[in-house]
Amino acid sequence: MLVVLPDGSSREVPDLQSGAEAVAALDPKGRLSVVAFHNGRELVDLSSPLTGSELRLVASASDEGREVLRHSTAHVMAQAVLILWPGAKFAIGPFIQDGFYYDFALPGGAHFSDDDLAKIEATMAQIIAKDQPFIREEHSIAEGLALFADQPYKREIIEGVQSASALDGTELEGVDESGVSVYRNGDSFVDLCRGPHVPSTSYIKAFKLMRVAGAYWRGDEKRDQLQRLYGTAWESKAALKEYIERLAEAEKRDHRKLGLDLDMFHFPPEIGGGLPVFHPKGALVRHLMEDFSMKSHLAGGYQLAWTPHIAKSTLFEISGHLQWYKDGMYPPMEMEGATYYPKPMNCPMHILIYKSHQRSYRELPMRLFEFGTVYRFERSGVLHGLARVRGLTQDDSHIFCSPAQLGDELSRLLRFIISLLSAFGLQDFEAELATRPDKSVGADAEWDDATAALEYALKLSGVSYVMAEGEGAFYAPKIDIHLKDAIGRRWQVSTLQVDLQLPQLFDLDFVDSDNVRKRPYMIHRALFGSVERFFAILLEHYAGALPAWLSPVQVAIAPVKEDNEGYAAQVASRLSALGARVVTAGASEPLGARIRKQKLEKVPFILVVGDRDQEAGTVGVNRRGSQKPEVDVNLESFIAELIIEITPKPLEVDLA
RNA sequence: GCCCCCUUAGCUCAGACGGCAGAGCACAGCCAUGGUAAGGCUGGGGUCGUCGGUUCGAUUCCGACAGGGGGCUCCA
Repeated sequence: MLVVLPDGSSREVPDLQSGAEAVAALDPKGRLSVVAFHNGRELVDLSSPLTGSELRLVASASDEGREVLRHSTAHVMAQAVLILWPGAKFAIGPFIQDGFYYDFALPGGAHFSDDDLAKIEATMAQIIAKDQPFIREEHSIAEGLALFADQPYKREIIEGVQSASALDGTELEGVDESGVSVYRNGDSFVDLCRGPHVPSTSYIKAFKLMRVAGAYWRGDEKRDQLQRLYGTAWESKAALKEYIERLAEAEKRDHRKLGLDLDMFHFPPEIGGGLPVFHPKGALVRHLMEDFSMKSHLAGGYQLAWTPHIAKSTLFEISGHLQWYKDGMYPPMEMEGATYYPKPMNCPMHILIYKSHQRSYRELPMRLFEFGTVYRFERSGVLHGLARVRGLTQDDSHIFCSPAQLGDELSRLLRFIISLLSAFGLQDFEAELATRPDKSVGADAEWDDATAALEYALKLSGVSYVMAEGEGAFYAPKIDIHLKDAIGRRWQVSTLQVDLQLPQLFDLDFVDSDNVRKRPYMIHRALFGSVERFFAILLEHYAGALPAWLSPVQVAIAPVKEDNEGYAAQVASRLSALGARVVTAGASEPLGARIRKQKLEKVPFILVVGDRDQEAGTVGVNRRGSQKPEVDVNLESFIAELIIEITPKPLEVDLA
C-alpha cells in the first residue's frame, strides 16, 4: 500500500489494515498529529478499514484536518453542555470557516450567558484531559430513533430521511436510507454523526469558545429559537493565538471605528438607524469616488440620468415592487389624494426616461447612469455600519439593448466592472452566476436565454465563476462579483442582472432596422453596489490609509519652528495650486507631536521644512508607511512624484 | 423582528457592601520654538442612556423602554 504523508511525500508500507497502522509505522511518536485519512473517495476515521488503493494521511495542521478537529471539538462542547445542563436537547454542530458551532435547547427554556462559556470550557478541558476515544457505531433507523428517544431534534433529522424533501444535507449528519452512524466518547455521550473524528479527545490541542447567539432550528424563523455556541479549534496553541491576532487585526480595520477615528461619518440616533451622515472628510472621499466613477461612465458610453426620491404608488404598482417588496419599502405618504413612496430602486424611473419617446435601434445600447439614493426598510438586527444601511446610493445604471446585442454588451460590461474596481486597488475577483429561484416570474425559455447570455459573457471575460443555483432575483438571473480584501475577506460588490419582466410590464419597444417594433432587453447593474458599502470596503481594505488620490488630506506641511512658517506657506500654496489637498501644521507644539498627529490621520505625505530647506529650496519628506524620512529633497522632484500619486488614472475603457 | 452582551466627559475606559464620580486622549488659555510618532502648567466639560420600582437615600439593586455590538432570519 502506498501511503501519502501530509507533506505530499509517499512511502510503501506492506500489510496495512487501517490508517492507524500506517501512522504507527510512519509516525510512531505522533509528531505529524494525523487525525484522519483519505481513502481515495472520502475522508474517514483513522481506525477505518482500508477500502481503496489509496491512503493519504491528513494532519490536523491542514484545511481538512482542522475541519475534523473542529467537528470533534463541537462534539466535546455538546458533551460538556449535556453534563452541565442535564436534560438539554442538542441539534446540529458542524464545523464552519475558522471554527464550529453547536445548537442547543436548554431545559426550562434557559439561555446561555457569556459567563457560561468559561464553565463549559473548563468541562471541555476535563474531557480532553481524559483522552476519550471517539468510537463509531452503525445502527438501523429504528435503533437510531430509540437511541435518541429523548432528543427531538436528532429524531427529526433521522425521520427527515424518510421524506425525500428533507434529504438536503442530512447525510452530513450521519443518516442515509440504510441507517444511521453515531459516535460515542466517554460513557454517556453519543451523537448522531457521519464523522470522521479525531481518534481521541487529546488531539484537541487548542480551542476557545467565542460567543453565544440565537439561531433558528433548521434556519426557519417560524420554528424554535435555539441557543448557539460558537467556538474555534486549532492544531496548536500558536495557531490559535495567530487566529486571535487575526481577529484583532480585523477589528482594527473595522470601518465603523475608522469612520469615527478619521472623522468621516457617523450615525446620529436622532436621524435613525442605518442613516449615516458624512462629515467633511468622508463627504470629500465620497465625492472623489463618485467623481471618478462618473467620469469613467461618461468615457464608457453612458448617459447621465437624474430622478426624484419619491414617486406615486402607480409607478411601483406597474413595476411590481408593491406586489413583491412592499414589506421592504418605507411606508407611504399621502398628498392631495395621491399615495407616494420613497423609491426602493431607480429602475422604474429610468424606464420612464426610455419611454419618453419612440426609440430607434440606432440609439441602442442606451446606457442610463445615475447615483440614485434609494430607501429600503431593513430590519433593525441586520444594520451594520455603512455595509448595511436603510438609505443607500447606488451607482446605478440600466442598459437597454436589442436581443442581438445582449451577449456582447454583458461581456463589455464585465470588463468595465473589473477595470473600475481595479482602479480602486481591489483585485482577486470571483463571480457568482445566480440562476432562477423558486419564487420567480417569467417563462422558462426567457430565463434560459438570459442565463446563457450571462454565462457567455463570463466565459468571454475570463473571470472565474461559480454557479449559485436558485439565488437569482425574482425577475432576473444575475452575476454577482466578489472580491478579496487585503486580509483575505470576501465582499460582494457589483451585481448585473438581465431583467425579463420590466420591459414587458412597461411595454418597452424600439423600432428595428426592418421597421418592426421589438422588445428591448434591459440590464440592471451597480458596480460599487452602494457607495456607502463600497466606502466601508475601501476603508477596511486599506485600514484607513486610502491611496493618495482618495485621501482627504494628501500633504501635511510642518514648519520646524515659527521662523519657517513663511516658507511652509509658500510650499503649501505651490502644492495647492497644483491641485493637492494640503494642510499646514503650524509650530504651536513640538514637531514630533505634529508629525504624530498627521500619521494618525494617515496623511500620505508629511513635509518637514526648516532653516536648511528654506535656504536650499528643499523639503523633508516623511512618507506614510515608511520608517525613515528623506531629508533635503528638492521641492521640484517631490512635486514630480506627488503629481503622479494624487492624480487618478483615467480608466482605460474598451468600447469594442 | 428573535437570542446573548453592552451603555459613566467628544473618544477609550476606571470606580463605589447603595451616601450625588475619576484617569488618559481630545478641547480652551498661558508658557515653551522644538529637524521626523506624544513638551509643561492651568482650565472648562458628566442630572453615570431614558422612564418607573425598591429604599431615608439609586449612577450602583430590580423592571420596562431606547441606542449600540455579536449572531439568526432577511438582503429587489
